[in-house]
Amino acid sequence: MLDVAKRANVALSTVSYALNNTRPVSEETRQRIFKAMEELGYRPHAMARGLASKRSRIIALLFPNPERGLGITELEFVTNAADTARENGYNLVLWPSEMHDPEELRLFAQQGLVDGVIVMEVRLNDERINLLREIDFPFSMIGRCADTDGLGYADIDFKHTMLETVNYLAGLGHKTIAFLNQSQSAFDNGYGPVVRTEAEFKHAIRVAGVEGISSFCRPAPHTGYEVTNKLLTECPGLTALITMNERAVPGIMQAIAERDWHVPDDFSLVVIVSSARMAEMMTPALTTSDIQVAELSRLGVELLIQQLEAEEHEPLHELVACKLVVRGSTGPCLRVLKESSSTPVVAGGKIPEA
Amino acid sequence: MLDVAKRANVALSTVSYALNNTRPVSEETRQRIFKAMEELGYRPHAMARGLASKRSRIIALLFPNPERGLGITELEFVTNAADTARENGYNLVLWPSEMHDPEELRLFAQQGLVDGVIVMEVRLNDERINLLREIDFPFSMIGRCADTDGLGYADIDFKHTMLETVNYLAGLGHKTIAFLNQSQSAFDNGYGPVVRTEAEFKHAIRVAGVEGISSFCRPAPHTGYEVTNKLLTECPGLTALITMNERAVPGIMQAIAERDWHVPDDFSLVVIVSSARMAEMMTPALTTSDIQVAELSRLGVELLIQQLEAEEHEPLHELVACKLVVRGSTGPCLRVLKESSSTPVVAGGKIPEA
DNA sequence: GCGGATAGTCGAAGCGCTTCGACAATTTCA
DNA sequence: TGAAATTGTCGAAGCGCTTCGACTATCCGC
Repeated sequence: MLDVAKRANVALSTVSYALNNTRPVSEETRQRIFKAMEELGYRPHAMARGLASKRSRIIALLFPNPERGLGITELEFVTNAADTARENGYNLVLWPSEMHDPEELRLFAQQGLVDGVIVMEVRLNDERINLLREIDFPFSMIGRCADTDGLGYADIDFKHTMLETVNYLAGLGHKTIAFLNQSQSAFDNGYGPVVRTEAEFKHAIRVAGVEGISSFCRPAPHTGYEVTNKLLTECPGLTALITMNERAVPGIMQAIAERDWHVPDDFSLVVIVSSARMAEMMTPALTTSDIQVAELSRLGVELLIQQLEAEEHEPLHELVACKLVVRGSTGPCLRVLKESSSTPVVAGGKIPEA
Repeated sequence: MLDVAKRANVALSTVSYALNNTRPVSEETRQRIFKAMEELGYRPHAMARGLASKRSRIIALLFPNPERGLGITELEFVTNAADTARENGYNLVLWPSEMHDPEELRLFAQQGLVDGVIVMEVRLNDERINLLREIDFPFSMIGRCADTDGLGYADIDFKHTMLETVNYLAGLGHKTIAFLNQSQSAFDNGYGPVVRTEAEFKHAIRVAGVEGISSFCRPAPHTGYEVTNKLLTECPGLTALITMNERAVPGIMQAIAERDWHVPDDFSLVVIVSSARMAEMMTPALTTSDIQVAELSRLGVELLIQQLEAEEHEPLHELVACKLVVRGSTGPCLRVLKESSSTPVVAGGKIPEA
């Protein structure tokens, strides 16, 4: 840097000012400086910069443990976060699951390596959040805790997602709809998506004026199979099922197939908080409500950076609804229509009084 | 740090020595120093350390673009890499796809932020590798380029993976086996897995003494469907198919189902370089040869760190075979056995001469 | 009992930047 | 027309560590 300064006939500090726009530099001088940098192949040293300015321009992503995790499993999420960070001149480091122990987290936060952290898979009462608040360390959340007062977060709009899905099915003529959530234990642990979808499902069926039944289910094909069978037995009028449990889907499909029902003519299935990747794995391709992974990760990063750069920050939050993509696993239930004494089918799936 | 030194009645430098074990410190003094650190809640500052020591203890993962990517799509890979890095006292930063442009890469490498980089999705002739070699920047690879001389890498053992799979199918009695690879363009671009599996398939069928046919296929259900139909038409004796193309699988299954064939009794399918997650999405659960994601990422990180820490490094490399997990999509082909005039089935699937 | 290792410690000089206060030169406004 | 504000630049003081050379005290072998 000194070499650059000499070559451009300016002081060391002027080079710094030109580089960071932190004090006015005449256009002429600036040109000379950049020319010198170019010629010398000069690259500012990130660590030195960080040490002097007390801002590393590194942010951390506090990562869910994929075994324990229930939510976003898409690699895309991480890639996108890194991209967004870079667009804003930041680097993204990954803080793995072991660091979710509050003491470890405190240790790393106080090392001064990162300017802020993005917390994923936030629970309603999350000790990591409590800690970060306590030591006043900048952070944003993907998901959100119960008390979001003064906090920045990006989360899925579960209300809208659920309403759209239930309304869509009701519009096809389904009168009884089941919701197959994730596990009971996730609910008990206050895992946001599980708690919120459970509530929003109940709300949505009320709004849509249909019957609804919901059930928890551990994330595995065989539990999906069992729970679906249980629901189908308990609730013979069931013609459509919504699930947020991707791993249970093969079991759900199997339970339906074993009744010699055909999807979508005899039974409709929609997977919410899912992805196109998942949808295309099944035949027929599933109607899904896709999590907007790119949007969420982008927002999570931007919210944090906003906080870091603004003086007085009004911490923002954003809700992003999943996007319903209709594919081959949903439609009017022909089976019920047939069973109810071959009355002609009318648009919208409504059956005229006999 | 000065406070710590004062409180422990030693010089600043002694604290540093105690902290890094870089010069001998008497046990007694060490105790005093650590006690003082504890009491003052002292945390060494990562940036200052990095600046002074010229080692940031940060490594970068040069990330594939998930849209363009053909290989590892598991989030687990990244998590594991971050875990391994942390276990060795390193932080892992993500360098997104935009940085794969060699000029960008050079820029970032020379910023001094990271000590080394792990390159994923390496092509046989990869300009990123060429650049890193040229500027003599430490790196390791997941996958490998053509000329691996003096380079550290961790890659899938395609030879073993393919041999094991083909032998397994041959052992079940299959006489004609198809291999459905990824796309032709990936092959033309010199993407390692595609090139290597193509060669190893040919080698493996020769070793196993069976007939083999292979075909490229773009990664989508409908192309899987088309290519499978083509193979089935061209090659009527086909009873088993190996694929490395996960996204084509639903199409493959559909083509089989449309012939009223049942998996595995009429046709066997195995997906190589895949995962349990994928396998469980289908009914029946697929026999897969699972990519050892955790192992690969661990090795990639360790290989790099070894290079960074050792003086004279004999760059190591490791090949990790995929692990064959037999599930419900493979078995002896009963259809062929029946068709060839009800001769009794003998163990191993061999049909005695009539 | 003496030369030479070795253990244990100290002070000071950086690492490559940012930033503060100062100052000259120029512009602005009453 | 002069005081005040603004623009553009400089020198120097750190940021919080590591590391080098030097120094003292102890220990070994012969």
